[in-house]
Amino acid sequence: MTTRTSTSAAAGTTASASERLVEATRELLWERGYVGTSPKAIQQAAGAGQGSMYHHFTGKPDLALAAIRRTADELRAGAERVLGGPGSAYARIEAYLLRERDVLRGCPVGRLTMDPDVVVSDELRAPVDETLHWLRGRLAGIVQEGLDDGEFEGPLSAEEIASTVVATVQGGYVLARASGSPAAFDTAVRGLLALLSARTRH
Amino acid sequence: MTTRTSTSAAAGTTASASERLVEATRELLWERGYVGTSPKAIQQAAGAGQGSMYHHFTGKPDLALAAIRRTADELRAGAERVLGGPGSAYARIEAYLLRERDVLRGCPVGRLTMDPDVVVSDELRAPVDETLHWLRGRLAGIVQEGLDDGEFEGPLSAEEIASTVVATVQGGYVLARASGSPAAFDTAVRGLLALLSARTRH
DNA sequence: GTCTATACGCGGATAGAC
DNA sequence: GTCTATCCGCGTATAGAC
Repeated sequence: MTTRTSTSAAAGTTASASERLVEATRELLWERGYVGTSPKAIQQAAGAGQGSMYHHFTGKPDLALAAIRRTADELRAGAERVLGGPGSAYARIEAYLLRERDVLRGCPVGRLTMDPDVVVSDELRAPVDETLHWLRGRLAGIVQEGLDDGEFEGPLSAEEIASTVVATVQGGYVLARASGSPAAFDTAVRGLLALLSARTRH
Repeated sequence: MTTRTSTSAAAGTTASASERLVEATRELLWERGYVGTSPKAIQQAAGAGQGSMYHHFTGKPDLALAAIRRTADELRAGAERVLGGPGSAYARIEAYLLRERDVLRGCPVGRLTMDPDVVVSDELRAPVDETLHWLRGRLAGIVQEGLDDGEFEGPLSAEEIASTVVATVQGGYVLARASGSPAAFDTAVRGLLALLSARTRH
């Protein structure tokens, strides 16, 4: 929102302090969650002082909200790039599931649902809910296309399949992080794809 | 491990202090995670003083380990009660998925994978990993039975399907907590069941 | 076994100078 | 806009008395 909105990822020197604070917060929220992230840690990561942080934001919740909103926006944009691409319904869902991911880091949005202070706050939870809700709807639309085109063999509920797809991804992260290896994520995804392709006319 | 191991759930007056501390820790870890749980909060919930806690345990990680181990054991026992029951392979998997759950509280074991201090510690992560690993193996065995009996139509990988089942459950919690309602969990589970039953000979 | 005292830095800010 | 000072309770123990 300030001059020179250079989209530099790192908390380098070219971005404004407010910008660096938001980016640092995004990173820390992803890594350690809301409860595990302190203002001091944010300031250090951003290379900003207390005064700076409290000048731009009213406090930790305010800054976290800005960070969560941006992360949510990015997630939607990234998913749309895959889901809005070319190909059959199955192909797009497969592309979404097989997309490159930083599996061991988990989902920067989904992980927030395990944060007690986030779930309890309607403001902080809202962007999380909206994002997952949007994703389910977007996938449901694609499944419905597949159903309408006769690509998928019914009876199948588009809403249900869409939720299963999102849940498998979110749960895949849990399995991967538990074992310390991305393999479990891939295994879960392949299982879902096997089940889904069995109902697909190729 | 002390006299009178009364299995009273609440941190009532009959259990030993060490027992109450473990139970209180289990509850808090479930509710707020490891990072969000302080020794002081545990002591208050357990009705025990500092001295008592540090007499029985060397510190927060030690107490958390005892709590996590017990929760992991209980989860396995509970799952086994359903999975070891009677019925076809599909019926047992369905029973596991439709089992009554405190959906909005999430999985007391899976949620720990989002705790930065837990994932980083091999000791604390081990029981989490073992539990999820056991669960996947147990389900894979059942799927394999179904495959061998011709109940499920192959080709299907038992390991993959098992991972998808566990991932859907874990991800279902994420969806439910994001929306603040258990409905999303149920929707995801129904989607998986629909996909699975389509490959089942009834 | 449990209690009380003490410690020291962090969490999460507010106030006012520059 | 940013810096430094100051605040107060919490997080996470340790020490020693009872």
